Amino acid sequence: MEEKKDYTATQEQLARFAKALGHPARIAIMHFLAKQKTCYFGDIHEELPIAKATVSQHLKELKDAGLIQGEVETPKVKYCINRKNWQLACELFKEFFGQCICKSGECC
Amino acid sequence: MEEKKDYTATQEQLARFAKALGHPARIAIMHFLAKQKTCYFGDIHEELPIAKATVSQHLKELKDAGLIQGEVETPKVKYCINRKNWQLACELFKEFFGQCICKSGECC
DNA sequence: AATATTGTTCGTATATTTGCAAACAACATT
DNA sequence: AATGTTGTTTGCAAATATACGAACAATATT
Repeated sequence: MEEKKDYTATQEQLARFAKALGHPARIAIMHFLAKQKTCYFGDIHEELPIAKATVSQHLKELKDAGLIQGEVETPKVKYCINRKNWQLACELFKEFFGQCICKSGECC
Repeated sequence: MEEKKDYTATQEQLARFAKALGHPARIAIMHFLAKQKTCYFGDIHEELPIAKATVSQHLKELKDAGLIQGEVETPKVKYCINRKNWQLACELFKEFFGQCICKSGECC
């Protein structure tokens, strides 16, 4: 009977970030947010070819993954990147891609 | 009536890669493959806490996304990273994370 | 020709994702 | 108190994703 390793916390975290980024609308949102300090829901909605309910849903997923944060400024809602986790994601992906022996030309 | 932009090809490609990486098993597979030139299905299966049918399925998704490639060496199957697309993914993610004004400390 | 080895594919079950319209919530304005 | 503005939440439908065992395919060995 083999020993079946579980996934590491880092693998789980990386997968979580990747999953959150696994939709063009969410990539577009992050892309848009990355370019500015903050912006409102309406601005984001205008950028996307989908209904506001769907935009709200995608924002919720990004928020749940920790990549963005929202703040109510009645009657609007202001969104921005969660800097700390963005940094973390950046580092995790960098490390992930950096580990390949491709770097030394030995890959495949 | 607002103009609803479609997603760019880069956003679609990035989302596709991210989606493929959006599961801990697939992160683990890439992690494992990145450490060696090549390896067989059985080696990958041993590393994971899931049934072989499921491993095969995850490998297919990574292959469809272009991140890995497989080659039959009867009776085994040899997998390795698709170097060209790995490079592409690496660059796209690097650019994606590099664009944030976080860099200049203005974020949020 | 029966058996063993290595993976893939099929069939199935369950859960999650995606998308929208309609209803709702909170507040400001009329 | 009715209306308008800005987003969220709900309810629903369709499509995907995840996981497994069983059946299968291809070849090698007995």
